[in-house]
Amino acid sequence: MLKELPLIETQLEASFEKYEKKFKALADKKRLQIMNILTEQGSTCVCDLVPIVGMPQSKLSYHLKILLDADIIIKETKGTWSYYEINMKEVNHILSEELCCLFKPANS
Amino acid sequence: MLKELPLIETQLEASFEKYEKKFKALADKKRLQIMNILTEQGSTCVCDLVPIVGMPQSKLSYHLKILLDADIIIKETKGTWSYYEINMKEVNHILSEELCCLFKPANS
DNA sequence: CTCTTAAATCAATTATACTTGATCTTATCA
DNA sequence: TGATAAGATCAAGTATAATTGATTTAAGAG
Repeated sequence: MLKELPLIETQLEASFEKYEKKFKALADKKRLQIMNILTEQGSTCVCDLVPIVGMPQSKLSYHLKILLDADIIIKETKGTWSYYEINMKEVNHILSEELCCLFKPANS
Repeated sequence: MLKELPLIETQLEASFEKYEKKFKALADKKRLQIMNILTEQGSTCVCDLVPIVGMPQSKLSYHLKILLDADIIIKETKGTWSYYEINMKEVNHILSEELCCLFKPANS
């Protein structure tokens, strides 16, 4: 029989797991670079992203999926193109204003 | 000869590396639990932390070091005891107010 | 239907990170 | 000085994550 935790503890555990996933997604400089580019460029398709970030397409897809699964970016498919953009609402919920600035162009 | 990047790019790269390290430190539910306990209890020594977090001492030391190296917690040694506490200033610089609440007791 | 292009997925490799138990270091106290 | 207790570190094993190149899927265009 499993030990039952008080509600407050199970809620906390669930929060920790949720944020673990989000922080894992953020814990990679290449993904931070992708986020920075998406914030500067707005919605961008993968084929345009490849030359900008300078990584092979399969690698980029891999990192985009991690950000997408963590709800940090949003995907919109148009025909054979996939457009990705920052999920600003979510990012603002997680990061400080100071840090959100990292993902905004200097002149904004 | 190395390609020279514009200053703005090298600065961004440096930022990405800095935050990669901090997010990596945050990207683990056990470390989030440790942070939560430290925030609730305030400065706490390792020997008191062991039974609370329920992990072997060497494992706890390992995770505390990762948080310490990322400047997310602060260490103070008193004799043979090591007291750790949250570096609230740093945490507030990184995380949203909403998220900082995760690390505060419900009644504060 | 066939060809092309965009993008996702797969399998195999490589690289990091975490866990474990033992050992080492240092401070305190008898 | 010798014993003890706190906590850091180490080495070996295990588990995850990232990289790579090839393959697959699906949407046009002709």
